[in-house]
Amino acid sequence: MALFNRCFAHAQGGQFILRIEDTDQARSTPEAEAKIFESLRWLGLDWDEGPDVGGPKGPYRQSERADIYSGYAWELVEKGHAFVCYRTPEELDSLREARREAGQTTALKPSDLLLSEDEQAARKAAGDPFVIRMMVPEAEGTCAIDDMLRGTIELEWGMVDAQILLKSDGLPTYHLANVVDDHLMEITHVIRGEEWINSAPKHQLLYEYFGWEMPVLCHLPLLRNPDKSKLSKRKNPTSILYYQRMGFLPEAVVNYLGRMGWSMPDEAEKFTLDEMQAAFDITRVSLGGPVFDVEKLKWLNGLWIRESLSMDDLIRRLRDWALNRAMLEKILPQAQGRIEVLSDLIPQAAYLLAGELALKPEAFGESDAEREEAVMRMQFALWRLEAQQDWSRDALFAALKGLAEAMDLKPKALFEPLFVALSGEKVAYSIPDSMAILGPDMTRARLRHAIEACGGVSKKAAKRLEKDYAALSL
RNA sequence: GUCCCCUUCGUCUAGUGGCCUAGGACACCGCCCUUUCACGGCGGGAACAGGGGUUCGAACCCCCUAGGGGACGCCA
Repeated sequence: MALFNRCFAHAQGGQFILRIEDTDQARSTPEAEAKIFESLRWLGLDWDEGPDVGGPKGPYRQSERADIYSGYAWELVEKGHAFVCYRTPEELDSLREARREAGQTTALKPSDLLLSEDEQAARKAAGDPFVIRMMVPEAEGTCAIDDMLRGTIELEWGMVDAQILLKSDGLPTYHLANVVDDHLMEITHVIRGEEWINSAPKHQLLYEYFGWEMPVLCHLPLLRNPDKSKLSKRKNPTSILYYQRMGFLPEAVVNYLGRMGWSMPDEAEKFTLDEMQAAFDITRVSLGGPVFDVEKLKWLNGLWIRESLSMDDLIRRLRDWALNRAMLEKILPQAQGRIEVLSDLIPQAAYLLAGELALKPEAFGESDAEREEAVMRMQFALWRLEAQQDWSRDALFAALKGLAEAMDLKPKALFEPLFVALSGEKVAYSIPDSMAILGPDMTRARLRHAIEACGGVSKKAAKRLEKDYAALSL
């Protein structure tokens, strides 16, 4: 399943436990979780809570089981498989720098991090923050990892650093949480993205330290952008809900995703989830990273529309998508004061239901300098919006007004390019209202598209923009 | 930079030593159908990254090179 970067198979009774894991508090919000469940529901992937096998549930800090991880971390300290480290971030930087200059890897080993006994005691007495790190082999040699699809992979121990298991805030890192959770939930197969191959030795080591049975590992290729880099939201809409808003059928999306890195034994292009399940064989996964091709997705979606939907079905789909009373109730307050005849409505509001808009760079300004300025405003707005949880009209207005003030701009000046980005025209319904109707995924996608249409942001420019953005007092 | 993974048409893929003068799909081009467009039908161009082995025989096995990607965080 390419939706999430990891899923964990629980083989008992042929059932799967899909665990969506995020130990990082900043990102593990109820909203983010709700979005994932909404995506799953839309795709028609059923799930239930499953059996409680003792593993943790819910966001880590809220969980009454949150402290189990520190217990496991200290257990390793007692066994001599982990140690308490008082090193500061600054010290770590210079240690890495020193290793780099010496031509070594930047992987910090226990011996690099070791403080004198006096220093260790002094920092402890001072109540300095500390982390718990795992012990790792320092001698040369390799670690053999067995992968279901790739056979045995040999990784050098030299690349494996004394990984932090418990952060100074007391929360576990992914590495610890992953191993503990998998064990407690009796996970038998770990299926995750190939970006994890390099940390497999750490995980294997932890299983050994704890004396637990190691699950079977399987690393899948990563979905790519057209330029072959790892699929990113900057170059491709990655939110499932965007495809919903765009008017793709869930069957077609599931079908297409199923074709990424996998094929039916008879090479069928069109198939249902059930058909895929019946024929599924993980060894048919191909290892080259597939490029996500929206054109083919569209073709497949069209195929589903014309072959598998009756007229009644189509009407129902259209109604569920956007042609319904609820949508009219959102649009009409804007439209009523702006139309003279009823037929004005459709052309006026078309941008609220459209997919991708055809934009010309000239729409954002005559000169390069003007367009650059527009790109900056759109990029800042995009970043601000990516942090936005409350997607109501008023909250959006407040957020954008705050941004304009921080940028020392009149709201009107900030909104100017946004009108074009969202509607393709210089005039439209108000920006916050339009955004509220378009929804978060479509709004962000339109902004990204507009930035690209203006020539995009070079890597260098992005760095400068990021710095400027961080300097704003938001 | 170091380590790891990967490499069949532009893209998704079939292919697991002889069935391969490499098959299908998207996209593209042409023709047909058609009052237009789309759909549909027919046809076309288009690939085994390169070089060495192993073998009677290699897209498939081994080695080297190149290219792409990923990882090198108190993110996951």
